[in-house]
Amino acid sequence: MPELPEVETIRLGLAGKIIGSTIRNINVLNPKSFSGDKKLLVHKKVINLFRRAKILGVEFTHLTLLVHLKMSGQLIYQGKEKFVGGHPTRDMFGDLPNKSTRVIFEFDNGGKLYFNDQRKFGWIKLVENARIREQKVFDKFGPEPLEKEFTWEILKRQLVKRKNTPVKVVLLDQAVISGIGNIYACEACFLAGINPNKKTIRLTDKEYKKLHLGIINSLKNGIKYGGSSKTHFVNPEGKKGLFLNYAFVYSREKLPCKICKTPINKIKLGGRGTYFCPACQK
DNA sequence: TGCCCCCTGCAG
DNA sequence: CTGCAGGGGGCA
Repeated sequence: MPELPEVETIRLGLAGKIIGSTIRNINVLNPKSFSGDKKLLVHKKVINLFRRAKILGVEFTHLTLLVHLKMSGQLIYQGKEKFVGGHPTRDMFGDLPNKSTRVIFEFDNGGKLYFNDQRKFGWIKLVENARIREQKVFDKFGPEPLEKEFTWEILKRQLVKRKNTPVKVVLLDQAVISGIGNIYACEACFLAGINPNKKTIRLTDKEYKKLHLGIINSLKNGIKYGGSSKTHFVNPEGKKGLFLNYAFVYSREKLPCKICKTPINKIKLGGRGTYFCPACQK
């Protein structure tokens, strides 16, 4: 799924649509996609949206919905308006609900939020706000890379915890750093000029500084272009993100490097497809 | 720290 | 048909 930039794209897109709206009903089409007592949310008003790692939080008074989209989750909002610019809304979204729709949130104002998830890996959990602290829901996550407290020294300190593991594999570990997934891990290594297979113990301080900037820049670009849509990802308006048009390596096997024209390599690291330029990344 | 697995569907 | 896909929990 959805990595940090995609979840952030959803948060930003959804905020103006559902903050202040009140839940009328929740229709759970796939029981495994939703846990908690949905009746507790009826007549509750959305007061805030936040993101931690790749989890989206929808806050109500005393209660929060935690949403993880995993590989194929989507959150698409349809307002009450049947027509936008003279065209039926289904032209924008495809017919909704569709065969991947797992949960439908209906609001008092007639708006509907569809949780689609083809592969059914995603989940929505209703938790009490007090329990988020008590149950330490977020404790396992490492630092947020777009917070200003995230320095290259912190990056180094975190990565070296797994010193004999390829740097790209460590970047995917949410306990080390939050929010980076397969696309942005590849892109960050490219921007830093680091071979993704290099062990973290072998990185110099200079390389850690470049990797620190590479992480921040790739994530910020992901947000700037509305996320990556290789297959499933769409924003709350049902539209695809454009980041992959600007990616240097991800999903570009055998295509020429945008910098040096060398064909991009694809290897497998930690079981995941990994793309890099063998000339630019040492 | 490395598999297997949870699922569905698409490309090769 | 096999392999692969923005994730990550559980298990040896």
